[in-house]
Amino acid sequence: MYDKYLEMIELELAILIRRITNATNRKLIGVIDRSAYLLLHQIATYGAAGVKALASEFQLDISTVSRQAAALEQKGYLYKIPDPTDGRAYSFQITESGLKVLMETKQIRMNIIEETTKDWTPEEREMLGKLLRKWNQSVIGK
Amino acid sequence: MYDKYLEMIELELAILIRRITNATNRKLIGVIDRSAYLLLHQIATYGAAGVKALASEFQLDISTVSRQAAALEQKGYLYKIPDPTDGRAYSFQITESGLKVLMETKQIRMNIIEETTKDWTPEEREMLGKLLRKWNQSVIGK
DNA sequence: CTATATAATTGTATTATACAAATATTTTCC
DNA sequence: GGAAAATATTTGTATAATACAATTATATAG
Repeated sequence: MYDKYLEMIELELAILIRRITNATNRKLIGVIDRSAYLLLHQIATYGAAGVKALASEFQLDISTVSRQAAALEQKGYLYKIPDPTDGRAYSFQITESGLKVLMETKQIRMNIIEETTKDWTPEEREMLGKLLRKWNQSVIGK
Repeated sequence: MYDKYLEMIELELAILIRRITNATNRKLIGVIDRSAYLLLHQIATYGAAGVKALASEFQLDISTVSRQAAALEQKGYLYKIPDPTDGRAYSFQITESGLKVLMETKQIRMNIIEETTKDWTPEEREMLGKLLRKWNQSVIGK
């Protein structure tokens, strides 16, 4: 299957990724960086989890997530809950303060998206949202 | 303007970025990494350019691009052309070998996209390509 | 109960990045 | 025309996110 839109998706994804990673890698949006945002978002959405599960979800090394979670715990955005059935294991839950910065950050991000798409029709925004979701679901398991 | 699709775009973009950066940051696709791919792509598409212009295009620090370009020169994918009108300035042009690895890498990326969207209709691929392009154009100048 | 497996943390190295300093050259302007 | 300022690039240094390896503490298997 050749399809000129494959080529378009390839190029535009590359550009999108470059721009967004440049805008969010080093710099903070709100008071937290991208990895912190995703960690808080994951826990806020799916509940408390241990570093192993989080690392698996994010496809990061456990040690990486361990440090990220420890940093967020240090800042008071997460707290550690010992697993009652396994003395080695902990899960991280989000705090009130963590939820607050997550919401603030989400709002800032949504404002950026609103600004970027301010000349779009509602249908275009809807299509982009749905196609990105479909893309992410199509990728699952890869 | 509140729009539930803003929220959907926000979340799905975050997931997309996390997945793609994890898949391309550290690891190579083909024989070059993401930053090398973008640099070669830029030069192949728009012609020879100096580090200042490239850094501006990528919104990276000049020193960062200088090192990236030097690394690609070292590997034989780029070569340096002194600016005849300015003894301080150089531009980088892509070599045959650079073009070859760029094409190979692009093909690998397109194969991944083809695989990811194998159950999509042609119209969905077209819409995603066009909306990503529109997004990237909407972002210009931000 | 000992050996092995596992959850998490900590040590170490690498890499992409930014900012600052250095170098070489060009432009400005008196 | 020459000194001062500006500019293009490279190189030095620091930081942060990451992976892999080693360690620690606990659990499970045989």
